[in-house]
Amino acid sequence: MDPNARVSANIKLVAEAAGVSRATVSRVMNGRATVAPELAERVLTAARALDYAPSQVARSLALGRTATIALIVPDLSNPMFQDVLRGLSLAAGADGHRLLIAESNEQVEDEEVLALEARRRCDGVVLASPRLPTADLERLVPQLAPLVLINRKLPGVPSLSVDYAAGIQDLVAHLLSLGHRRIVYLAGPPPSTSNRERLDALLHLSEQGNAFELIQVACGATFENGHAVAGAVASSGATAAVAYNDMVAFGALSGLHELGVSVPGQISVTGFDDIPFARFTTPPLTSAAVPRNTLGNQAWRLLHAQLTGQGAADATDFRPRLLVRGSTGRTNG
Amino acid sequence: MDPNARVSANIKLVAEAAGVSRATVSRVMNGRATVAPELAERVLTAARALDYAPSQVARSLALGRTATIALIVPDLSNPMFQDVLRGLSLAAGADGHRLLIAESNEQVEDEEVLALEARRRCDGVVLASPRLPTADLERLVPQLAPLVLINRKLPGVPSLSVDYAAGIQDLVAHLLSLGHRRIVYLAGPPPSTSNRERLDALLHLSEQGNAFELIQVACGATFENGHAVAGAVASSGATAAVAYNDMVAFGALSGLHELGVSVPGQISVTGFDDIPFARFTTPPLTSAAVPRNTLGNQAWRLLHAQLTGQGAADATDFRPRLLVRGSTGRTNG
DNA sequence: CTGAAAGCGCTAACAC
DNA sequence: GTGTTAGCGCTTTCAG
Repeated sequence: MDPNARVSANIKLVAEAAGVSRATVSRVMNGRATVAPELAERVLTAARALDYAPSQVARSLALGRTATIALIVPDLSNPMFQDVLRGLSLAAGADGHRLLIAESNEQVEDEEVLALEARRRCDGVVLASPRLPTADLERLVPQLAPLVLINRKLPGVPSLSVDYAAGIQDLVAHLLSLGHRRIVYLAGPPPSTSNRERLDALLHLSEQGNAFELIQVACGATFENGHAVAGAVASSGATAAVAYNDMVAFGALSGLHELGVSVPGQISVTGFDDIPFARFTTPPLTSAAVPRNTLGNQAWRLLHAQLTGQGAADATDFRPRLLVRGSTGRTNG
Repeated sequence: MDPNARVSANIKLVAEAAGVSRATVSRVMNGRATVAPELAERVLTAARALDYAPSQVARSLALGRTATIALIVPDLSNPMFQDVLRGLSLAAGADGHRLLIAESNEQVEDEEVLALEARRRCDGVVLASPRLPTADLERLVPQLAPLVLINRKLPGVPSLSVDYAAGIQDLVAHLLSLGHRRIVYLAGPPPSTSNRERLDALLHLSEQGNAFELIQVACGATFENGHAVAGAVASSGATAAVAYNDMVAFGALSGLHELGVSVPGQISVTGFDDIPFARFTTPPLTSAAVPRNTLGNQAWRLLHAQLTGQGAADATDFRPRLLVRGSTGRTNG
């Protein structure tokens, strides 16, 4: 009993068993029609008997392609990336491609290595919300290509982005239509680009139109962060709160509830992202829905196009969809 | 401008540029100390100049291992699998292994092909809650090994399972201690094994101890399902409801709230799974926490052991942890 | 229609 | 220490 007995049969073994050449086995296994039925039958029988299945690694080396792509995300516990992953997985899978996944766990310094490492074992990469500085990212492009970016734009690289500014604009327009003129922003993590974009949009809107006064409260990205600033929100004098994201909004909702502040009676609250739970809170949360599955799906389209030699390096923006629910109402202020 | 210009340099090119043999380049790239500093320097310089990085595919073929493992799940949108994925990804990543992921999208007939396909490009497989019939699964074991099963047991295969019965037992014990003697079960999807296990545990407990009366209400697995049966729950005469899972419990909570039934004042409600939101509902949900990250983490330990030749085919059961929160209280009935 | 042989890029004995 | 050489398992011209 040799412990090193073949893990699995290889093409040579099958060829010998079937009394044909390896080339013929290869042809049969790949469904080439140019093999005599009798031979094909013999090969298939031998393959079955030996539990033979071609090594995809050897195949990849010979063909120069792996039929595998990689997705690099900062954080797998973030619903945004979970849905991108799912959309990408389904779309690529439907086209016969496998998916390699790497999580940087928000460690910027690991992102580059992970991406390069992954790229070397597959045919292309999708980089979701990379935290890498632009200079580093640009330097990496040639080594990562074919590449698709999500929530990041770079000249010459196909990308898919969420137009956060447009989402904020819709939320603010909604609040203004309800009579709100004093709005407090529960800010996300300062280093985050998406916080930057939301804040810039708010600043722009308030300065430009002079239609409302903007108050900022440093907050964060979690339920706890939102919960912690409920007091500040209540005493801010604002009649509406725009939260960095849904989680923060939930925390605020919960905190306000505990303080006896009624939503939307005394203050309206909006989230951002429309995570699965937004529909189920009391009151249900008004939010801006990011088309997460679509992002994954389209990322595959863009990557697939490059893999088949139809590169089109355009940048697409997805406008979030405003979802008005029970957490916003007319101000009585 | 040859469009087929080398995608990236290979070892031969670097060897020539550095004026050494390919073996030396290989040694340097793998950090073997047995190379003269001067040569190593030349190699590294050449590699840098050519943007050289070893092909992992060729390396895998030569070494006979890929440093990659695969995870097969039925549904990536299920929090259970998301967390298993995350735990596995982090643990395997920390040990320098990549993760290939495949989703069967609940199509039993695809599971086998996906698993086999994945296995051929990596060193081992984790199969999470496979829906495959046992006979098929047993047949596949030799071809998938090294293999780890999650929520499924098979002789000779290392596996990790959640002891749902124990979780139910803890929840019931908790309710009994609060004085509840009439409990309604909001049943999950009938074909689901995990519903079967929970129901069996409940039946066993109620028949065995005679400590409480069990009422069954057909429900489902979603928020909407739970919401829809709130009326039936309220009129059942039960003082406590055990929901199939947290989502159903949330729906019930919401429906009861709308009906003006106070929780836990008039009726106590328990969930199962402790999904991230369970802490954040009003009232927070009493539930049984499934150690999802641990499952992923331990799956890697088990797989890693096999990869390094220390196979131990034991089956571990994880007892869910009872989390008492605000949705359960002493009965006034 | 089938087989022989070269090669994908890398590693690992084995000599020098 | 370093180079030579023979694979790893598969695909693919190119003859026949």
